[in-house]
Amino acid sequence: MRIERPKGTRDFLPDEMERRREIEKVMRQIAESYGYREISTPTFEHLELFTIKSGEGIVEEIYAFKDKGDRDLALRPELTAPVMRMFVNECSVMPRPLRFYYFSNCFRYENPQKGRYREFWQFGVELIGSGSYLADLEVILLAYRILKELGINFELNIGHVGLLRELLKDLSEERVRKIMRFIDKKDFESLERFLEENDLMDYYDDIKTLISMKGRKEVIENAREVLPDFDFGYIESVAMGLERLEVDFNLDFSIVRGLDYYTGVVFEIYAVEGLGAQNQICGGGSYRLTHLFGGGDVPSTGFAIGFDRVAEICSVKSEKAERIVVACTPGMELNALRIAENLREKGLVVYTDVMERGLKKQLSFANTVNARFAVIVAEREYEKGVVLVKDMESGEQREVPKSSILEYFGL
RNA sequence: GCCCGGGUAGGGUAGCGGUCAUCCUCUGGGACUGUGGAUCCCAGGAGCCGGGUUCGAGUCCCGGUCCGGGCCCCA
Repeated sequence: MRIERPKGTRDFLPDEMERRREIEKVMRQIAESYGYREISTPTFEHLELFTIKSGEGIVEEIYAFKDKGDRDLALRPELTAPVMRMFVNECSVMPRPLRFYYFSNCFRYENPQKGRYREFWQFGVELIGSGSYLADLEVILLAYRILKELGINFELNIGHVGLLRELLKDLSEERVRKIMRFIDKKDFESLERFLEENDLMDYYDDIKTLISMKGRKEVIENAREVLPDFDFGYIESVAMGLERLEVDFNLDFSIVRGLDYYTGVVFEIYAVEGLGAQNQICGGGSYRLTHLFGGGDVPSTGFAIGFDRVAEICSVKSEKAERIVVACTPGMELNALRIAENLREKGLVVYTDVMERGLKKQLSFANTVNARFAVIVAEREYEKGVVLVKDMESGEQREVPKSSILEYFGL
């Protein structure tokens, strides 16, 4: 009986893994160049960690289960909450700011689509401890640099949830949340209906004005007219900083990121082509979560990149190491192995025959693995102290003394 | 949870009610036993699962499942 992969999961073959590792390497290197260091948290956590900020509703969308001790656990659906939990548990007295990055698989019980899987990978960073605009600037810049380096065609949109919160400050938290939800979904009909039903149409024009603003710094001036008392200094500083750093972006005050815990600048990055409906490849912003997990009120900023989506549209290709096949005639296997070992020690990728096949088949195999050279350890020549080195591209073959094989390969 | 389209060897395909199946690729072996990529030969391997219609089903119908796409959702 044949066992299939569970729905929404994937197998990665060597070619694809090489590509993914290559992309991962770029992300790591850039994050590290900004001083971020890798962390790792458990694959599963107490379910409560994820319901505490998002409500019981999300249990439907995550892999939740009871263990044999009757504990409620869940496979992590994201990393921000676990990282904050870790911070509160063991890093709260470390010198700030803290710069962490992670690359981990996450799990969500959702219907798979293009760029959406039940097991997927996120690469993200958290910059913990700063409430300055400089933190937002750094994090946005980092996300931007990574995607640029990977050659992705994308759009960066930046908003600030403070604006809408200021505009709606006299409404109940419940109503604010609902309105934000509609805005996040860009469901303006429902928004209008909701405002009408709740006798809140006074807000309609201002909301509409705010969320339809898109562009560079100048939209801040327009927003000021709607919210004369709001302090735009912060978002203005971020926008100016990004312009100075030559980061392309749009301000878009309709970005509210659905989540209640975002407090300031929020941003989303969309792929311009190649991903269909699931084209968001990165999301982030400033938030305050630590108090929910028993810590103090620590401002943080972070983002998460949808690794699989990026991998799907990213064109980097892996550089393959040069391969060598050491083939031999019958009886020469162990001599061939010793030669192979010497080459491997010097860092070459060396294949030897484990099928006890004839020389012909061994060379044929060298061909299928795309070997650059074949070293032929043949009995008659070996007795004379030489082996044969064949260039698999030109077909040229020459005798090389056993003792100088390494030199022959420039090692 | 919902809607649409799919599912034939490892990969890509043909047949679309009637001798359990086409071709390509692939894998293994071979064409004087010490030499690759060409050619040729041989071998291997398949109609997602379950039910129904029918004398007879990859081929029609229903359910499930998985894939793709779109909703919902997206912490």
